[in-house]
Amino acid sequence: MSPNSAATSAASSSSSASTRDRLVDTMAAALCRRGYHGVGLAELLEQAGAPKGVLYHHFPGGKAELAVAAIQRVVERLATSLDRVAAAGADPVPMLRHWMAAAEQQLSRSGFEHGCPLATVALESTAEDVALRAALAEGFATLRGRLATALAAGGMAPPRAIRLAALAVAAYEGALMQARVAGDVQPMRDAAETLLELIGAEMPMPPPPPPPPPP
Amino acid sequence: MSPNSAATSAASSSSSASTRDRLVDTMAAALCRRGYHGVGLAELLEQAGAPKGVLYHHFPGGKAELAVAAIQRVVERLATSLDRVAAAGADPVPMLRHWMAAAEQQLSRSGFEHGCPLATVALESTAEDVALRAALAEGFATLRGRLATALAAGGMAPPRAIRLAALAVAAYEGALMQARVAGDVQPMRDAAETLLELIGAEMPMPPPPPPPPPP
DNA sequence: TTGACACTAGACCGACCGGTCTAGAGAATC
DNA sequence: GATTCTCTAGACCGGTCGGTCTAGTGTCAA
Repeated sequence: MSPNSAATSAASSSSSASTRDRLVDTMAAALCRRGYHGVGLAELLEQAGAPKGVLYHHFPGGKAELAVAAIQRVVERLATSLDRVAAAGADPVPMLRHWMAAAEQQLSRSGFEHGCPLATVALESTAEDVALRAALAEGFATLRGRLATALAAGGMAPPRAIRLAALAVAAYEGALMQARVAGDVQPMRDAAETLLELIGAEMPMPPPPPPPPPP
Repeated sequence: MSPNSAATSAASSSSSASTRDRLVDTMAAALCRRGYHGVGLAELLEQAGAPKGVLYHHFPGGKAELAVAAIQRVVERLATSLDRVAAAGADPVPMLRHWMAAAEQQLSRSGFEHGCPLATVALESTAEDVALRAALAEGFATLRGRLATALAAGGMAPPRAIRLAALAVAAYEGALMQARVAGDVQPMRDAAETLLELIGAEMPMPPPPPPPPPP
């Protein structure tokens, strides 16, 4: 009945979906803050208000399977939100600026705890975590792809858009990480503004130059 | 007597320094591949060929203190190597290119296991890991500083050099991360080349345009 | 020779980890 | 009402974790 969500494994029952969803959301939030190894199942289940049996009922693969589902959900949401903005015909540079600024805000508001869940898990994963890495690689590729599409829609040549998108995602992740450990948004702001400036200079039709300075 | 290394806590004895050094080096290597939580002390000590007592003799703070020492050593080495290149008067863009290419090679040669130890630990750390985060933040700042100095030595205006250095370090870390989980150097290559191109375009005196293509 | 000291060595510990197992609640089907 | 199935519930488990503790070894100085 509900139109969105539940893109995972068909909509079976209705009451169970909520518990399952809660687990996925709780895991996603936990990954942002503590990473894969940093989250204990006990803590996670307590936050989700669920006993252990439930986890292994919905995710026979255990913690790893739940983490994959959480990553997929995060990517899905991000892609949807980027699509929506792009469909509204927004210029890519302000869109990028908004994205970076939102991440920066989330970071500082959370006391420099809330980072990107993809990045956190990515650096903890080893080559043996096949499913995890596949989900992450696909997630990053999706992100780069959406950004490249937006840049191309803004008039940039597609091959160039692809490479600039790769730079943008890389800079985003790296900058967020540095700001987090430093407990200071400056490293992120420096990197983000420089990036946006460089991309803006390459757009065929730059929008009315800079946004009005804050009061 | 030996000119370099041992910047840590004065050179006390000679025989012990080797065990201590071995521990630090082993930890540094392990952090590159498995991250902080991913390394078990048992595995680490076995690789270093040392029993447990040794660790807590040299590092009363345990695993965390050893990790801090490892991070400091990595940063120290990297800074020294950047300084050496800079002192030789090398142009900053080729220098950056070499740095990126070396990381890329190390990554692919290791079967996409060997990443940046700073990044790995950074994303696993929480706000409670004060010493760890301080060491990381200082490490990243050192890196950005050295890069900014190199860019400024190449003729770039210092404020601009600082911001471009922030972008470069961020892109480096983010790109390396994506390449690692993807098991493919392409995301890194795209980001790195685009970055270098953009920086090169800003240098006042671009060196004889591109290096000769490989045979 | 002896004592002090720095370092090595590894047995041992409690806590916590992810994961399994059995029992039961509730709705749907016959 | 009995049966079956999905989902909830949490006690329980072995393994591993980082960390502590005591004993021993070598090398100095006195």
